[in-house]
This record gives sequence, structure tokens and C-alpha cells, in this order.
Amino acid sequence: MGRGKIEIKRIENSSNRQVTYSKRRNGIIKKAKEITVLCDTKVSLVVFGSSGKMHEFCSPSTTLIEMLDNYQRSTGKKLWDAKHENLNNEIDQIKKENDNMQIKLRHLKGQDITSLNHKELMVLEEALENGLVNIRD
Amino acid sequence: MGRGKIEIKRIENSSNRQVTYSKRRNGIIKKAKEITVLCDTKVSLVVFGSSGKMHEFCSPSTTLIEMLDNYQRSTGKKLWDAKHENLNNEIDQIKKENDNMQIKLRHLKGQDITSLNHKELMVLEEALENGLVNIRD
DNA sequence: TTATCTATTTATAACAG
DNA sequence: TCTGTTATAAATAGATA
Repeated sequence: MGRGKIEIKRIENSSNRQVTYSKRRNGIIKKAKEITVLCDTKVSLVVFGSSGKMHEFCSPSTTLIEMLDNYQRSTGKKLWDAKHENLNNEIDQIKKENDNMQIKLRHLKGQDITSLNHKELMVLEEALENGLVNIRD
Repeated sequence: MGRGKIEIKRIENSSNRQVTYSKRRNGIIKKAKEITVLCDTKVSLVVFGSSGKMHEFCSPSTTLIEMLDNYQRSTGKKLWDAKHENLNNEIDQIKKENDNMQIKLRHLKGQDITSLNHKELMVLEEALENGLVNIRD
């Protein structure tokens, strides 16, 4: 698309490389905008130049975070590292504790006790009697 | 770049839109590959078509996760840190529930009841008596 | 460096099978 | 709804300012 054809390999002349980078970066962002509008799609584009400076585009109808959520849903790949997973594990564990307590509470109120055996019922009865004694004191 | 010039607005004819999407998606991915090589840059591109199907490109020298880490560093915007915050909030909330249940359980066992007033004690006594009745049945 | 200018190359809209 | 073709629009390499 220029005065001459170029091979697709690293441009060694650094000022040419910089100029080409700037032009093509604008070009690709323009393309991203266009496909977003023309085809009703969502695009996220992040570019880091070799200098480390960042440029981005994200379709107006969405956010990068939303895109990444969908990305994870689509691919099954995890982006939010181990840390995230640990938190999820913690939540699961606490929820389990929660459920257990819920059950104990119900048992103490005399609910859902058909599944309990004789010994368990006796323990429960004693606990309740102790509780009553303490409260009546 | 075609037989005719088009306006940049949503293509209403859905099969045209689909064809254009497919072509331009390939085009933009090609451009992303080219700028990666030519200019020694890192590019991440994620596209969701209106059907919800995803396509992506990421420069071979990096990964999406690394890109996103750099993104957060560059912009100061939080991507998954925000997610972590949400999870932490959830954990706090469940822990609070947990504590409340813990307290109720202790009360039913007749523990830590000095802080309760007369009415609360009466309610507790009744609950225990009901429980006993149910269990003895 | 950053912008503008064009000869060319490249991408693609419309069309065809 | 795919794949291929082609006339044309758009992008851009190299030059110039």
C-alpha cells in the first residue's frame, strides 16, 4: 500500500519503524472502529509499542472488563489468576460452614430431624435441656 | 476498498453484514500480525461477533494476561482488582452471616445469654421447649 | 520530530457460483 | 450460507517539508 512493497519482518531503521508504527496503529484502530459499527460487533484492542507506551480501543457498547468476562466464558481460560481462585475457594468453604450451621440450627429447633438416629437425637435432647436450664437460671 | 464506497454505519442486510464481518475480521487480524512483526510491538485483539462467537489475536511474544497486567500498570485502571474487591465483599458478608448464626447457636445452647433481655430469653425458652417436644415425638 | 503528499499496494464491496 | 473473483476504495511506504 505504499510506494514500494515491504516484507513483513521487523523494520530495522528505527525512525522508519516508529513512523510505520504510528501510521499502522492509527490504521488498525480505525479498522476496529469501523468493524464495530458496520457489523455490530465488540472489539477490544490493546497495543504496546516497543517504547512501552500503550494505546487502546474498545467498542463503545462495552468495556474491557466485560469483554474479558466474555472471553473467559467463551474460552474457559482463566485470566484472574490463582488469587481469584483462592478467594472463590474461600467463599465455597465459608458457604459450606454456613450450611452446616443452618442445619444445626434447624435441628435445635426440632426441624429436619427425621434423618437423625437415636443417639444423635439423645445428644440433641441433652443440649436442649442444658440450654433450658441455663436460660431458666 | 471495494466495488463501491460504503458509509460507516451498521449494515442492515444481515448476510452482507456477516460476510463483511468475516472479511474485515480477517483483515484486522492480519494487520495486527503485521504491526507486531514490523514494529516489534505487542498487540491483543479480542472480537465478539453479534452471534457471540469470539475471535482473538495476541502477539506471540506475550500473553493476554501479561498484556492486561501491563494495561493495569499503564492506566492505573483496575481490571481484576475490582473483581477481587467484589469477592472480598462477598466473603465479608457471608462471614457476618456466619457470626450471627454462631451466636444463635450458642444462645440455643444456653451460652452467652447474659446480654439478652427478658423477652429474648422467653422467646429462646419457647424455641427450646418446642424443639424438645418435636424431638421426644 | 511530526505532518503532508502520492505512487503503489492492499483490503474489500459487490457480484458470481 | 460459504468460497472465489474483480473493480474500486482505502491504507500506507517512501519522499518531502
